[in-house]
Amino acid sequence: MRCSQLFYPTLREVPSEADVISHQWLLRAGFIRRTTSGVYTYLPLGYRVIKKITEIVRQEMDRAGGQEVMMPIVQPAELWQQSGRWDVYGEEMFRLRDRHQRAYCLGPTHEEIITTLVDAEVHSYRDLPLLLYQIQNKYRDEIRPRFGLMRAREFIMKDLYSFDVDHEGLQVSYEKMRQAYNRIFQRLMLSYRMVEADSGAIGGSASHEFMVLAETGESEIVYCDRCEYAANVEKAVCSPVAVEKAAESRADGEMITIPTPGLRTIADLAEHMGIPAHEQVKTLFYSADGKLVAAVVRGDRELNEIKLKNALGCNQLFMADEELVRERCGAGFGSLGPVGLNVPVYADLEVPLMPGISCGCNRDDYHYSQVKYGRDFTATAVLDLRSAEVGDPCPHCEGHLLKMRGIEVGHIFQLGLKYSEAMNATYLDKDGRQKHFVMGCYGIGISRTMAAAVEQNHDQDGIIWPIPIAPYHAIIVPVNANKSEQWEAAWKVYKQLENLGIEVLIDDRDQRAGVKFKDADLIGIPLRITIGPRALQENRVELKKRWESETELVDIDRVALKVAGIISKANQIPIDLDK
RNA sequence: CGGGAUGUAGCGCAGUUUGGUAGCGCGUCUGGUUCGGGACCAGAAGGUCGCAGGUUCAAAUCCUGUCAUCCCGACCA
Repeated sequence: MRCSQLFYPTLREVPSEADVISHQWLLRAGFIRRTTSGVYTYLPLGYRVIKKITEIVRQEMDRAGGQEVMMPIVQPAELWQQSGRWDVYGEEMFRLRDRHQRAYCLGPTHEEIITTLVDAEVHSYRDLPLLLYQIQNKYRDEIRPRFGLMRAREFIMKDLYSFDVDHEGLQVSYEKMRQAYNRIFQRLMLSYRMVEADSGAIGGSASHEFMVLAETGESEIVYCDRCEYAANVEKAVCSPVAVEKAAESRADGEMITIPTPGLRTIADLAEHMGIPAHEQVKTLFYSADGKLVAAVVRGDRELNEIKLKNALGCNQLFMADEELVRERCGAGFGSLGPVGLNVPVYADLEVPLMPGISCGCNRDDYHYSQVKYGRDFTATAVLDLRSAEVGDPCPHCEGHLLKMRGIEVGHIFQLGLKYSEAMNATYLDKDGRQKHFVMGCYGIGISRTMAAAVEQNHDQDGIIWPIPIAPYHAIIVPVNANKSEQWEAAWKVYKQLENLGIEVLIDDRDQRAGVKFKDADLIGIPLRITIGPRALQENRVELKKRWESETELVDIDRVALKVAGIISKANQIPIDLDK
């Protein structure tokens, strides 16, 4: 492809709409343009990357036994009413009506459609397992779309659904997908980590997320410094850590009341009363489906709302209104504690291990000290409620946890019977009995993966595409295309590369060399072949890898084969990646 | 949805306080000189100042409404 013919409007300045790295570079390099908030057009370069990612995903889904289908974006309300999600999904669903006032939505996901389809067409255990997938646009009306492609309202997703006869079958399908996902992210040449995840609203038991590692990631993950354990912070299991014995004066004896005028926060009490945060507790009030509950964690810990929500089994969980709390408990935020409360109390595992607790009195400006769990108060339940922190013991070995950030690009779930029961989707087993399908679902955000790849692979000059997903493998830059010997040499190499099946650009624009180099760096083409006058006299050209700073002089007749070698090595399909 | 901000040429911005013929840089077009990391000279095109009302002799500027976009938060695939 000649650069003069290629539609890639690059920008010299960062558009004001973007402030995350991937968004800025994708806009500047002419890969995408915004159409409206959270909705993007893919320009030729951007769409080529999308197609590269899509093709790798497709190959691995097929290899794992998946069959590709294409389901509708427009979905009737009835199906969602059947599954019960029409009302649960809420504002995030794009809804519309047709001319007859019938209700529809734009598909945010496809469990309802696929389950209905499979129920109608699959009747026997002989037809199972069945793995069906598609790659298409999804629609979610995010409260706040942001970060360009990272959190869009219209985005491209691969979603596969597995149907099995029983739970053992599901394990097999799940394992196939886990392996396929590992192969995919390795083939994409992204640095990633598979982590244990919360299965969230979709429900079901086991769940793993695939995180592309990047400082700018929205998700926080913990991993063990000794073993393979890694988990989303939302999910990470926290072993209780006992506090070393508290100061003598606060550990023993009866509970006492101390005046604490104006002291409202853990930090206030630590500073003015000399009570360290780990000898205090935080008592947080939540409204869980309208019911007031209290959650108690050690003063130096963070409450994990996801764990609390899962423990309560509620749909809606948010911080309670202060006025309501005052009415029920007799004090405002900052003076509350678990002693003598008339609301259910959920305590973290660490709370009973504390030798002496300081907490609010449920009376403004007073706190208790020397409180003991079991003597002065008890909880409705004691469970793991806090968020994991650096240095926590690993739940699986003697190691300790570390943290890093990642971008969630894939998520696999074991759904079990959730949808097959809701939609009453059944098959006949060997004994002629009707049974519900056991399902799994497996997603990869294709467009988000493109953004994540940029987030992970860029420098101050632009994008550095991993070879397997680069829009073009190589770019040929004649330093001065008006000099016929340079142009002829460039064209010769161009043709050689094309004949080897390399996707190659040739910068035939009437621009100065600096402009061509800047643009080549900006759009992130992995290999650049520069045809310059000095080297050309010795029948040599320069080969530069985008991810390295030095250039290499290569014989002009050898450069095509050399480039082909680098590319085929990067595109090698892994034989065995069972990780 | 709460809080904050911004809409002026393709992109980045100034001008708004104090109303008086719409500006700068980059990009684009023409001609010329250049040609190894975003060249230079000369000329040119391009904006009903987000939209709708209002005040005024006069509105980018003041007032009211509205739409859009972005950031923080809450929410969440």
